Amino acid sequence: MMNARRVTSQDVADAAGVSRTTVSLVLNKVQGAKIREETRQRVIAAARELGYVPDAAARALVSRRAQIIGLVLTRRPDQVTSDGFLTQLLDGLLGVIKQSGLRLLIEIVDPEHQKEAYLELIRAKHIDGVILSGPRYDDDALRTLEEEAFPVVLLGQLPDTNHYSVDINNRVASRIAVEHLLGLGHKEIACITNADLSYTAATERLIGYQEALEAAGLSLNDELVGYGDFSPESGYAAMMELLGRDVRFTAAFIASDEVALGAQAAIRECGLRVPDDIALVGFDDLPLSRYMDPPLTTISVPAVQLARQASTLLIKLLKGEKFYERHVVLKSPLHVRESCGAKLSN
Amino acid sequence: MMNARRVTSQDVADAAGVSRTTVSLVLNKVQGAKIREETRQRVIAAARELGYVPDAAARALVSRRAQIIGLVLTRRPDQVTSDGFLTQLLDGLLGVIKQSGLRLLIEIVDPEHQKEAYLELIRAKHIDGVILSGPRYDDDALRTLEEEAFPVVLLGQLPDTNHYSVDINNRVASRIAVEHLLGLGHKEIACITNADLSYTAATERLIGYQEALEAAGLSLNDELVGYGDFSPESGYAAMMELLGRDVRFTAAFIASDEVALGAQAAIRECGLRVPDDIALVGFDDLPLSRYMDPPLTTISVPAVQLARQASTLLIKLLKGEKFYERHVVLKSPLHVRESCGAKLSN
DNA sequence: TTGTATGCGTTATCAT
DNA sequence: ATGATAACGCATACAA
Repeated sequence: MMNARRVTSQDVADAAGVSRTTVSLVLNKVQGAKIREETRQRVIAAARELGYVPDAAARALVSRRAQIIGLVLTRRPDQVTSDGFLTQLLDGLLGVIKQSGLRLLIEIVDPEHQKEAYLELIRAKHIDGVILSGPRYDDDALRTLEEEAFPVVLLGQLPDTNHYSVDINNRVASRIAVEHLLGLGHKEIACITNADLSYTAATERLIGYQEALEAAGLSLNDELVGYGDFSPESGYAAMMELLGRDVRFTAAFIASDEVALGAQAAIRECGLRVPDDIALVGFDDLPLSRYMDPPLTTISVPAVQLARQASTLLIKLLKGEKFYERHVVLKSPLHVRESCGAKLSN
Repeated sequence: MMNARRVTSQDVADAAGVSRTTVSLVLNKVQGAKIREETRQRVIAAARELGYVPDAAARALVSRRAQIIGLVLTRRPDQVTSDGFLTQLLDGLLGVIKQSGLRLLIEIVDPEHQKEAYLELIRAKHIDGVILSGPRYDDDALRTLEEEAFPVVLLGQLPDTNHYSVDINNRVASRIAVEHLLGLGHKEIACITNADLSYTAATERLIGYQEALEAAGLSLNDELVGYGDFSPESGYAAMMELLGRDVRFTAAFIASDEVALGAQAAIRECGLRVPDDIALVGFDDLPLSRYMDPPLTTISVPAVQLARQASTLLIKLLKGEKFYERHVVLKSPLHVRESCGAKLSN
């Protein structure tokens, strides 16, 4: 059976013997409208009978609402390939967005070439609001959106803007992670970033590392810093490079569990052991981290919660509710497992 | 600066001193239309000047194309939390979809309660086509869509339908995985599924396991079968249960690397070693699998490629191109690493 | 309580 | 080569 012509509200109106207005009033449950119960039922029955579903485009055109939320990711597609943080965000986002009858559109923008490309998505009114994960310092589109007061919630933070944000305190969390290693007696602590430093979170985490060292009277040694890029591969490569350098370290703070996974393998392949030879602290507390060997001590980022709160906030914004708590900060405690071992004896 | 009224094609027309028709003709690069070069330039300049972006809803309404592709996932949000396969799909999908000027909408439908809910998305013309990952036997919506000839590409397969599909041969791949273990001398081989058996891939993989056993003159022992549910946790729990049962096994085929990650940890926590006490073969070859300890031998599923081909195919379908190769099957070779050890001596 | 008329911003069909 | 004008399907102010 081929699908006949689309069924429109006119068809429903005809079938129920009323006007399109009445159909609209009934189906949208408009408050003020007084419809006789009997008519209401007839309309509903006709709509169900005909399998009527309002046309999204027509509705969007007239209501000026697409009923779609955009999740903007500023990276290359290949950088999401092994992103265990993203799937957690999707869990949280999809749950609440669906609950509200909205939908989620994923937009990925290459920060190298077209980092402001998502503005077009907004200009075209394709989406009603944006959740942006992993803001970068060089994102001028975000500043533009602030001027226009377009509904945006950041998963992360961007200095010098006043966007709504839901995040953890990356800097403090990193300090705590590194202080844990310091507390165990480590003096030579390497660091591998979670991403390149144009991402605000990457910079903040690196600063936290530095602050912890300085607070302990140590200073940052560039030779002990490696750079990750979201993936285990990047962690593997960075750790291999660190191990190949002429510097000694007994511990490493790796600002992403995904990256830590690769780093740990590199350590293993060099014939060294975690935590005996090198103690490890990660960041994110991904589902997989508890299953690493040894289980990874890491900063526990409540990713699903962050996503839930961000989307809940955005939805309120879309409804016109004003919020005065612009920056929500969730707790991110250290989750101690076995990758750090015991206190050093010497 | 607050945003003024949206700029419409009328504004551009006025600014360029032409009609809306001309603006549309120029901006959409309509082939047949003969526009004087001078006029063309003036229109383009005006559009750029005013920052004109066509309204998505208006365009969708008249063109009957939303320019959006839907990715349908039939599971609960919490089942995507640690799905390393999904991120690979996103990599492939986002890359080619963006290339074509389309967008990706993610729809998740709880198979328990509303497994046909995504039909509404289609009826509302919210999306132009569907990519469905992980079809289930009980998905009646898919059968309906087939009757309507709505553009659908399956990442996976659904028997008794003729939907376009891009997939691997799950059954044969599983046989190969298990035959690898048999070839190493293992006789008692456990199995943990990747998901519950309503997912066609899960059933196929289990059948492959069974076929391999039977071909080797062994028979399936229900006591040796556990059930996973996408996550490492489920693999951990399933393996713990198997180890607690009164059955012996020297190897296990785990039909998902994500699940295998948890299973491997369970083995370790029971004081056993991989591969010495239990050899392991996984399925998927996720980016993380190479970094497990020991690196996991697994079936290499070209997830990014599957996604690329599926979306490329769907886009062709949307353009009206007909394809006669309805079922694309990609290779999924066994990737041997260290989780199986050497041939058993006894 | 229900119907009529109008507008949303585009594209497409005709004229000119 | 360009411009009027009519859909597209819905929601809503206003009439009845």
